[in-house]
Amino acid sequence: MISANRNIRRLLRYRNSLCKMQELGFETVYSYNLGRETGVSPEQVRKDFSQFGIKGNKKGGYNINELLITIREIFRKDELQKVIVVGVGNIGNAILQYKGFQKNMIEIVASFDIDPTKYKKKKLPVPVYSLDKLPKFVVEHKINTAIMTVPERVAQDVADLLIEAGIKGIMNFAPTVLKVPPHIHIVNICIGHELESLIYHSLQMGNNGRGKGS
Amino acid sequence: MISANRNIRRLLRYRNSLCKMQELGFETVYSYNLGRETGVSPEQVRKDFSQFGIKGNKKGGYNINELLITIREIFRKDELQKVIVVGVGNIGNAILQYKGFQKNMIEIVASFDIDPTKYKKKKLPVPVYSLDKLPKFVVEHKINTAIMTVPERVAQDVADLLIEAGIKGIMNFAPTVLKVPPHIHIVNICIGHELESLIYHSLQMGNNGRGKGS
DNA sequence: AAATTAATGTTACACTTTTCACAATAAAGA
DNA sequence: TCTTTATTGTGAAAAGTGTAACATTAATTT
Ligand SMILES: NC(=O)c1ccc[n+]([C@@H]2O[C@H](COP(=O)([O-])OP(=O)(O)OC[C@H]3O[C@@H](n4cnc5c(N)ncnc54)[C@H](O)[C@@H]3O)[C@@H](O)[C@H]2O)c1
Ligand SMILES: NC(=O)c1ccc[n+]([C@@H]2O[C@H](COP(=O)([O-])OP(=O)(O)OC[C@H]3O[C@@H](n4cnc5c(N)ncnc54)[C@H](O)[C@@H]3O)[C@@H](O)[C@H]2O)c1
Repeated sequence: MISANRNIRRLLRYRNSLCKMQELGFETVYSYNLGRETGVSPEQVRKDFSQFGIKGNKKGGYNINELLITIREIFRKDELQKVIVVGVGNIGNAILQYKGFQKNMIEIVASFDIDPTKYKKKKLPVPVYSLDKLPKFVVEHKINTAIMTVPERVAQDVADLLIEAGIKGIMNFAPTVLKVPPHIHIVNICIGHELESLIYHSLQMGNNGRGKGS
Repeated sequence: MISANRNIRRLLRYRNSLCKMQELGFETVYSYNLGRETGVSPEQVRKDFSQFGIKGNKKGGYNINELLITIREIFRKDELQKVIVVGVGNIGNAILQYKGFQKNMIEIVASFDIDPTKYKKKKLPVPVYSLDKLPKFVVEHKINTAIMTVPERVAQDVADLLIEAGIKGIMNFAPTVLKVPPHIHIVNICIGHELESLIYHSLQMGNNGRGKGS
């Protein structure tokens, strides 16, 4: 069985590049092409493909179309994947407005907020419901995944609510480590921490533009 | 010298928890407290502190106040760190509205966009300038770091422009691997990929709630 | 048809990160 | 004061991840 975490992310990067290449009319790609485009070593590219059972041709490289089909199969892109957003504030809004998910068979089907003033928002592509509609909605629409963009203070409570409702995966934007049962998947998007980490590393090497070259 | 990447992220997580503990009136913390709160093993906590030269007391644990001071020193929080945002769309807007950065000595001082209709936005806490004001602004205000929230299509060009202007670190929200010189730091925030990865992992284990326990 | 070539596929190695085990030690208790 | 105890601090083992070397093979050339 496939180990799968870093490779999964890389696979998604490959897919992006492969789509662009396909749009440009290319039919095949070599591991070093794809590596260059995605910042990955050619060996790693081959190894990743090998791990997912993707075969290339000994001299002609990989067929882009086949690659894309296989990658889509790996990600179960045969069926639309439904997601909800909880917390329609700054980030929640931004995500609801974003059109890019559909391309990858992901659809945000509803959003939820505790603040009644949000329910009437007409500019949004999906309705905003009150929180107490959430459990029924999740069950009826068989939702597995939620994007959680609520204030830090309530993040754990909202997560508990989501899990109670049957959600299996949560994308959490609050800078909190959620305590959840082991079968629940969490992805933390910590914009603040990423930014601080970036600033730290930039400061580390000063302004003289001499990073560890190698 | 400190190696520093994973540890840096964990340090930021520790800081979050430590702040909360301090607000609650605690004065000391044990590695296993902090570990529990941040989802890190106690050994890892101790090792991280040890690596950054932080000492605890053989029975009494660590002093929270000292810890916080040291962590702030590591991140050079003596001076305000100035950041710009490029691309005032959905995400750019959300970030500009966010009040949480100041607490950690980060200030977004200006934003830039190619679309003139954005320049008059009055609801924003910082001005939106035209792109051609960027190079001068970056030099005059000694900006090192930029948050880049522009469409994928233009991401590489905008990154080139930023680097040309003297930016050393870029937080990139476009799902593209930027090609940059080795002394430039990039953090990619790939919301789409994170979401797909989350869905993948949730699907992998089916709906029966039996993750690899251990 | 044989040799060469240009790629893939894989095995072994190196590095990084985490976990484990336990030594060290300061505080608390006897 | 001596012993116990609870916790830190760290060196060694293990696991995970990426790199490098090379064996393999199908196409191309001679
Ligand atoms: N905006 C940013 O740039 C940014 C940066 C870093 C981190 N974050 C984090 O992302 C999260 C969201 O940030 P934001 O700026 O969008 O916040 P926001 O305050 O704009 O939005 C939060 C939304 O959640 C809703 N809400 C509050 N309590 C709720 C509950 N119990 N159930 C459901 N909805 C509830 C609010 O009504 C509001 O609409 C926060 O945790 C924040 O720390 C945001
Ligand atoms: N919104 C989301 O939830 C989301 C999710 C995943 C990825 N992303 C990525 O984040 C990025 C931003 O997304 P968004 O939804 O905010 O997009 P958006 O279209 O709302 O905003 C982009 C902004 O960039 C500006 N812009 C365009 N070209 C520019 C240039 N050359 N220089 C400066 N500014 C320029 C536009 O005028 C616009 O204001 C995109 O790359 C997108 O793929 C967004």
